[in-house]
Amino acid sequence: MQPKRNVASTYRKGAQNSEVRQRLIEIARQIIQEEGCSAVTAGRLAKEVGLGRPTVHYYFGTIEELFVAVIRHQGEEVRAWLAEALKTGNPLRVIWNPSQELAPLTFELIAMAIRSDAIQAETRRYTELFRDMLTAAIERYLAERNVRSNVPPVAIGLVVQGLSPALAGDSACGVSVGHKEAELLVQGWISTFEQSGQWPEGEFKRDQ
Amino acid sequence: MQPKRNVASTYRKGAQNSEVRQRLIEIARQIIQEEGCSAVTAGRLAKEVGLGRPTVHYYFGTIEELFVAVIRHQGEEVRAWLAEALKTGNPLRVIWNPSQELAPLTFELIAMAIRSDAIQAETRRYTELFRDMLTAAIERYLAERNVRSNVPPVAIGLVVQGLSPALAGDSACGVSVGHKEAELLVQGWISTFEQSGQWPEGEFKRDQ
DNA sequence: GTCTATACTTCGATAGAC
DNA sequence: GTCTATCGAAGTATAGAC
Repeated sequence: MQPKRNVASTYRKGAQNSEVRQRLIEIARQIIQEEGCSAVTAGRLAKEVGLGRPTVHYYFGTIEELFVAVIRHQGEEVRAWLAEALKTGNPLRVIWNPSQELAPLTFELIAMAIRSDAIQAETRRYTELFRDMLTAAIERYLAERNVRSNVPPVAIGLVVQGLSPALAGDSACGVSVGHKEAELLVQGWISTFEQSGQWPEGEFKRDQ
Repeated sequence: MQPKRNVASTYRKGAQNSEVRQRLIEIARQIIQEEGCSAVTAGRLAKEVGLGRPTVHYYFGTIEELFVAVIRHQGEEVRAWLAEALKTGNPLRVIWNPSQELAPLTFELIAMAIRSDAIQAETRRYTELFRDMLTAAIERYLAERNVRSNVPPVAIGLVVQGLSPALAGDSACGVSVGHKEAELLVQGWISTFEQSGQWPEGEFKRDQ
């Protein structure tokens, strides 16, 4: 599928703040989400934006650079949303969102990040940033209530932050066995956490 | 990246039990694991196996069919291993394996399963099978000890089965923040489960 | 900043000989 | 069961005109 993978040309490059550049990034993200990253090609993007194929290379050099730009774009968007969402209330309710809406994009990016150093570096930056933001929010939440958690906040955050996409990916693959039960379980943990600041206390409600 | 996607030819097809067919499946799995599914092309496979490119199409028709065959192959291998591993001891210890060894293959397959109906159908079959096997093993484990769990076994299994690849994917992307803490947390749950059959009781050991 | 033109490679898939 | 030959199309990327 890789016809020829030349080294990035440093011949010339479009401005970072170009409007076309921004549009290309947005379109690329949408294609990744809806059709997967292998559908992101210079030709497709050019057609979508109504310009010539070489224009894409003019702005990004290689397709991989475009992917990095997409991750940065997406990352900054999530960062802004997260910073706002974590300001008040229980941070775990903010993170716990096993909807499959963003699962396609998420899993495509992870798969790419596992293979490409450049993409991994960018993904990693944001993953660590979001984890730190969440951990700090949990610590703040506990401090405001004068509670010392029995479990390190980072572990609490990671469990919720990890289970959320796990269930979402499952759903996106058409699997739903045990989801209702698992969601009730996590909901129970979160409720308990809200009441006592402890984790987990398993206030799990059987039958609905 | 998709030159032309013809419908599967029904012209002729190689035998299911052919040796070449098996080798192609093995090689394809390895390429997916090491370089991702976009590196799986008829040309690459043919070179690897020392035959002509059309041979691949002779056996599988389309590349997608090859992917389905890879999933079936991998699925049967895991099924056999799992059936053996779940025979004795704590099933959760069998499932809990946040090593990043198989993360590349796992995430590639999930990403593909989200988009392709044929691949999704095959992936789903095995995902549900493994979940059922695990649930049954947990129920058996509890029954042998005459314990009734406070949480449905399927929820316990799903949490452990979900967190395992979540952490593995994280590691494969170079992220390790909070992993030690989260792993200790899960280990604590599993230990508690072994002692009381209840879940979770959070016997979490702080500081190593 | 964007285009045309072009070079070169690879792809998936089929037909039909051997 | 495997091959050669071939079709048609798409891919990345560059050079240089405008």
